[in-house]
Amino acid sequence: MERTICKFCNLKSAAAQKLNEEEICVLENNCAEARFNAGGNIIKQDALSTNIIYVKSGLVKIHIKGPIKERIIKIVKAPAYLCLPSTFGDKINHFSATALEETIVCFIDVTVFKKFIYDNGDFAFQIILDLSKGELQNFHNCLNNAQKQNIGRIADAILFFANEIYSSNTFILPVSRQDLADLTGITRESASRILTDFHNEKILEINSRKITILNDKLLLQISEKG
Amino acid sequence: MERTICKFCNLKSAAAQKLNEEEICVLENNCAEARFNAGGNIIKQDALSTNIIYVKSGLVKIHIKGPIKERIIKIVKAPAYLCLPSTFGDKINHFSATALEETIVCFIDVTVFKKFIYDNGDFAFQIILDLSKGELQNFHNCLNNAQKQNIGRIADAILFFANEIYSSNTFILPVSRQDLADLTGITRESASRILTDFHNEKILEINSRKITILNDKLLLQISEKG
DNA sequence: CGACTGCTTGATGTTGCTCAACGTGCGTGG
DNA sequence: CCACGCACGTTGAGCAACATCAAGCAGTCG
Repeated sequence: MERTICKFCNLKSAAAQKLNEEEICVLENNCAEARFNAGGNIIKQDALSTNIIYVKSGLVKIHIKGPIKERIIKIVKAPAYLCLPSTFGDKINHFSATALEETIVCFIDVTVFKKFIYDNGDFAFQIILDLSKGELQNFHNCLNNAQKQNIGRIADAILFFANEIYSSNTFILPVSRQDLADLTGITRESASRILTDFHNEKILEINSRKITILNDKLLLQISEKG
Repeated sequence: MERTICKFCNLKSAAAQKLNEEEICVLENNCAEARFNAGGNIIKQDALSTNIIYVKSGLVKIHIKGPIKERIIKIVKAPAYLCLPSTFGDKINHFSATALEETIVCFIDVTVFKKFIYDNGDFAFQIILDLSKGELQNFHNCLNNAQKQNIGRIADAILFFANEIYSSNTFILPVSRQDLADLTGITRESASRILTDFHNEKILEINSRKITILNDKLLLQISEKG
């Protein structure tokens, strides 16, 4: 396992910041850093999960191969832990994770991680906070996807990228149309159609993957109305 | 706050079983038991959440009033903690909980609960396990609901009640058709239609809310095929 | 240059929602 | 006690939203 210098890492998670000097030292000895290019496969569904994964920088999609078709559960931006649930809930990964841009992750030994939870209450509580917030977000995702029609979901997704990921009204979409469809649970064709509709109605400016929001109020309205 | 006798409670959660004698004593002094009839409102969306809730016995539905219509997130069977995420992730309840049958719950003071997490690693780890498993289940719910068509979702729901809740091929549906629709994300009319279809095709025997599964293989097949 | 991938667009069929009507059981108030 | 409103359940008809199928286009790579 590659030796890293967690102690001086300035991209520590909220939880890791609660570790004391000795624990950080243990972490350093049980942690390996890896770099992925866009499209790189970080974890694979149905493989054994033996490590906790911490996304230090970059952008990752979490996706599941369902019985019918691929589904993107969510887009995760650094910093964040991946597959905590998978590791603790089950020994097998229930989903895949793929880098959408240049991404750096740390693989952390699960027994070490467990020991931190047992020994360091602050650390444990941060992890619980993290899981809790994640679950609340999942709830709302489910709600949105379940009740909105296609146009609202696409509007949602665009707003998500603009507000949560890039904090800008202009950005390069980090995913293909197919991915956008898998993320919103619609077909590639529908996604494409809705984007050109938005373009025609002067809500978006679209140049292949470059997107500029022209009418954010209307977009928000579409997202909310469903 | 009503004085209860947690020490001799034989319905303790996996986490609570990790508490030592002294902690149990603290728990007793910061915990109130309440009984709800079917239809009783345990927690209400948008109210302040000041307590952890532990479902000791009974059956509960977790539901959200969405922008468009009501949605049932999940059905929870005792024993289980409710709204851990709500309490830690935010101070306001993001959902309501309603009893579906006679249900007993314990309201536990959140600061006491937090203290257990800080002081008792075993306890914290059990809670993390719980949250993790919950999140995995949510993922699969999302998947199922997103990709299946109505008939598959209803089949799913029936199998869920038969396998997870009642462990029997014959049971009394604890929810109305409207609830069944809200649970699967379809309309009341569609739910009703599909049930009568199942009845006509001799997959189910239906007497108002009493359901008997006649052809479980076919039902499973419908559920899987979507 | 051909094969391939990602994207777009149009035509067609299906699913499931909406609306509307009607039956039933239950509780409330006159 | 009956009349009434109200929630729940069932059924049918029409329509809108989407998926599917099919074809074509641009860019890329071997």
